[in-house]
Amino acid sequence: MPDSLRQFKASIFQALAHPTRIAIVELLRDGELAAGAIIERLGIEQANASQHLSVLRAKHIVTSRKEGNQVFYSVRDPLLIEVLDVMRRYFQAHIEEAMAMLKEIDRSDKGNG
Amino acid sequence: MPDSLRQFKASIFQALAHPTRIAIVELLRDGELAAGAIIERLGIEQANASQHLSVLRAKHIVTSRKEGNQVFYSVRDPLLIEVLDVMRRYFQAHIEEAMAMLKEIDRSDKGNG
DNA sequence: TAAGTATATTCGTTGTTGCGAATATACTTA
DNA sequence: TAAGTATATTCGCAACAACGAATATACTTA
Repeated sequence: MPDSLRQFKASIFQALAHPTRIAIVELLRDGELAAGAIIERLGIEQANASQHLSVLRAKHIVTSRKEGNQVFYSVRDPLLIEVLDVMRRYFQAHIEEAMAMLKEIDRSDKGNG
Repeated sequence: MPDSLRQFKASIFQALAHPTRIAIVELLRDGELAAGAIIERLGIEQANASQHLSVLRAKHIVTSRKEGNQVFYSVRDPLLIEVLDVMRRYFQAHIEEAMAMLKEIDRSDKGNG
């Protein structure tokens, strides 16, 4: 496999490698939503949401459609939803470890805080 | 979906978000390999390989088995191979854009170098 | 035990990412 | 045109990731 393809895959994973961006993709799973709705549902800063959307747009993971004042986002290709679904199965298969890992993450959060 | 699950998914994507680590997982696709063999096939620094393997181990993406002097690595769960396969289909479906993105990556590499 | 081989870890540097605050842009309605 | 609403971009900073050089650990063989 050419390195360029690996680079491409890596860049997509990179784009998905953030809880907020995963949350966005999953919010959009059942159809488009305006940026404002995403912000409201996730309860995050406007600028922050916009930055994450910008990352997803740059990788063509989402597409946007402007309507008047608003910008509606949707997931471009259901294959990515499929990726997330496989990940969910992965999670379920290893739920115990996952729990342990999460505890670990949590602990180091507190440790540094 | 709880945020903890998203955090877990994100951490797995993060671990896969590097061309070298993708290369390692794909090398291991057909069975285990010693660290030395991975290094040789990828032509990278020993320390660098070891660091990447360490990331994959930490997320339980690979398991290792010590035999004498050597450490053999293998992919723990074929579901992750499946994820990479879906990504390949994704790549094929959007090959033109992917090419454009790769050119972009290449251009900015040169621009900064 | 000493030298050799395979692998892992630590260290310092450099580049990247994520955040909120501030600001900019684009559209709408008065 | 001015004020208002929705979204995007820029900036400065703190945290993190990646690299190679150096070093450490673990095993093997002489």
